Amino acid sequence: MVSISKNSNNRKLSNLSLVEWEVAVIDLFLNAAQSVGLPKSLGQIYGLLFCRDESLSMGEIMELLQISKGSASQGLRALKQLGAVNLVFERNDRKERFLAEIRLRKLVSGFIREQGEPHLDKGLARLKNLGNLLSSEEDLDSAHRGKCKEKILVGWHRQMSRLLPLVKMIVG
Amino acid sequence: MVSISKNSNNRKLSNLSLVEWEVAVIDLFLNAAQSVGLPKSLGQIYGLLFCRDESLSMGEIMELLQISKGSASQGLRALKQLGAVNLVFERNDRKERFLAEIRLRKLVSGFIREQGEPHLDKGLARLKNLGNLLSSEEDLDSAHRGKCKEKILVGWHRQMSRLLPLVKMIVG
DNA sequence: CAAACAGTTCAATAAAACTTGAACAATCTG
DNA sequence: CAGATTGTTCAAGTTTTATTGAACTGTTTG
Repeated sequence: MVSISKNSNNRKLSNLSLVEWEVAVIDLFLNAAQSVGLPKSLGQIYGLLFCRDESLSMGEIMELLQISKGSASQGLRALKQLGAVNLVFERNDRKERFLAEIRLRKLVSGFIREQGEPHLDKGLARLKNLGNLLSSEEDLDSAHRGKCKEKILVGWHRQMSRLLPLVKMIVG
Repeated sequence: MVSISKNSNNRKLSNLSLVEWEVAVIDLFLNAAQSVGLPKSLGQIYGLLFCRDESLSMGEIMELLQISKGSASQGLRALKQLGAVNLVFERNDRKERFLAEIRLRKLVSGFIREQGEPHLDKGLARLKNLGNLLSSEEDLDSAHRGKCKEKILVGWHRQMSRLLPLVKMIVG
């Protein structure tokens, strides 16, 4: 049952529609998300929260963006992991509400932590595996060539590993 | 007609198969390509060239990786645009041959040029559009909120624009 | 406790991205 | 010039990825 009295905390049951510029901002974030390899819905949700000064619940997000429960739930989870949203709890309200984290430093470091570092770790694992393969390579020429290439890859890996913390500093 | 005599320039018609460590390196690049949002085949092709000291033709690449003509052609074109391969021409041979560019600086700056900068440009265009929308927003509160958000976005855009050249420097 | 509510999960579906291969254009070769 | 060679293009097919919505768990409330 949807009752007025239930709308407890006097929240303006307000902006359940988007204005033109908000649509543009949401679309901007949708595209930005895709640019960096994140799902569209994640960008949309963040974009919506970015537009608003008041926190939104999952239900409001679904309504405003016309997306499914599943997308909203998963998108919000990913945004939490990235540290791109902050949770707001209100007394007498079971729902969790969300606010966009707008400090670029936080956004970038979350992205690096969740996307950059795992890839670097995976790369390191693969390099170790490569080392094993090379130590059991029979053909001496091939083994030598392989070791040269391995050195290059290790060097690249080191440079990339150093780059990420630097990016955090620069943006922060 | 495939003739031996046609194999003009005495090239060892050699390594038309992959050794174990090469497979591992190719797979490593396949994954790396996906990590940064590039097609798999592009990573495979680069990985193969990275392994080899001698240049390869498109035909050899297709044969070694078991990929189609279309993939090879498109992948090589993308690699050229990224500056990730160097072309080698040999006299008495119509085919173009390819060598991997292994200077990280070149690879990174090509990637930034082809992937990073276009996205920033697109973002700037969208920001301009947002500015227009805001100047015709009727609701004063909404307009004010929009302008605050716009300022934030413009700041982010500036920071990101400054970051890319810095990354080039750091890696170079 | 029954009903309403908040939120998660996941199999099925839809959408996006990649790959293929046949048709094509251009160049070389005898 | 006819046929072989090299490479491009793009519509159709395949694979991958994202989204949906129904079923589920756990709370709260009257």
